Amino acid sequence: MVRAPYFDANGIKKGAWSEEEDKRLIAYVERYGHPNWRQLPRLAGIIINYFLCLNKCLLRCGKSCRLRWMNYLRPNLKRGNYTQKEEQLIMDLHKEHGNKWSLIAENLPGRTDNEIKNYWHSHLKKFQNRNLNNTTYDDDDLNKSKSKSSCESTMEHERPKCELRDDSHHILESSVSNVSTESSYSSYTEEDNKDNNDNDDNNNSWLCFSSRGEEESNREEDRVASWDKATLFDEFGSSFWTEPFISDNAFNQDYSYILYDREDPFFV
DNA sequence: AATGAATCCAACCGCACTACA
DNA sequence: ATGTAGTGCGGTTGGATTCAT
Repeated sequence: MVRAPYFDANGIKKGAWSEEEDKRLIAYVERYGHPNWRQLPRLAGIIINYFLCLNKCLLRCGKSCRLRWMNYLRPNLKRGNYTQKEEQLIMDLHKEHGNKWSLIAENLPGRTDNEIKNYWHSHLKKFQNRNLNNTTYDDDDLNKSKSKSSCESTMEHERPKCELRDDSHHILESSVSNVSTESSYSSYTEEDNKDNNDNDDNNNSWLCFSSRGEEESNREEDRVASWDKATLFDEFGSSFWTEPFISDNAFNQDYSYILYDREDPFFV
C-alpha cells in the first residue's frame, strides 16, 4: 500500500522505505537526535559506512527522513484502532480547530497529525457532515458505518487494538524533540558510554572496534585492520566525536578499512 | 475466476513560518 | 531590511488490499 521505490533526477530515493533504511535512520537518530534533518541522510550514510565498510548512503532527502521518523519510526506511536474516546476527541477538536491536524494531534498522545488526518478523511468526515448540527456525533452512526464497510472492519480487526509502538529503541527524550546538538549528543556520551563500558570487554566507548565478525572474514569489505579510536580522532579531530556532524571534506576520505561491530546499532 | 470499484494510509509536494547571517 | 536554510503543516497522490458484481 505504498509507493514503489524510485530515484528522482537528483539521485534521491523516493517511495517506500526499506527495512534497512529504517534501521539506519533509527540508528542515527538514536545516536545523535535530529538537530538537522537536511544533513541527516548524508551523515547517517557516512557514519554507518565506517562500520559497514560499504559505500552506501541513506539516499533520502531530509524531509523524507523527518516524515518517516515522525509518522512511523519514532517511539511511543500508537498503531491500530482508535478508541471511541479518541474518535470523539477528534470530532470535538476538529469542530473547534478545523483542519489543524497538528493541534489535534497534540491532544492525542501517540497519534500523528498525518494519521489523524487520514482517519478523519476515511472514517469521521462523513459523520461530522451528517451530524453537523449536533454537539456530539452519533455513536450508532459510526458503529453502523464501521460494520457497513466490510473492507474496513476486516482490516481493522487484523490490526492489534491500539497497540503502543515498541519502545525498544529507547531513544533519548532529548533526541526526539527539538533539542540542541549538544544536549542530544552529550547525553549519549555521558550515559551510554557508561553502559557500553560495562558491556564491552575492551572497556572502550561505542567506538570500540574490536575484532569481532570472524564469520564475515571472507567478505572483501570486511578486511580487518588495526584500527583504534585514536586513529579516528586523528582523522577528524577531537571535535568530530563531541559534535554530531562532520565537515564536508571528511566525506571524501576512504574509511573503508575501518572495522565494524556487529553489536553496534549502526550495524544494519 | 475475473474484473472494476472502493478504501486506506504511507509518502510526496508545495507553501508558510522561523531563525539567522 | 533582505536573503537563505531549515522545519512544520496541510493537501494530495499512488498503489496495495479488499469488496462487489
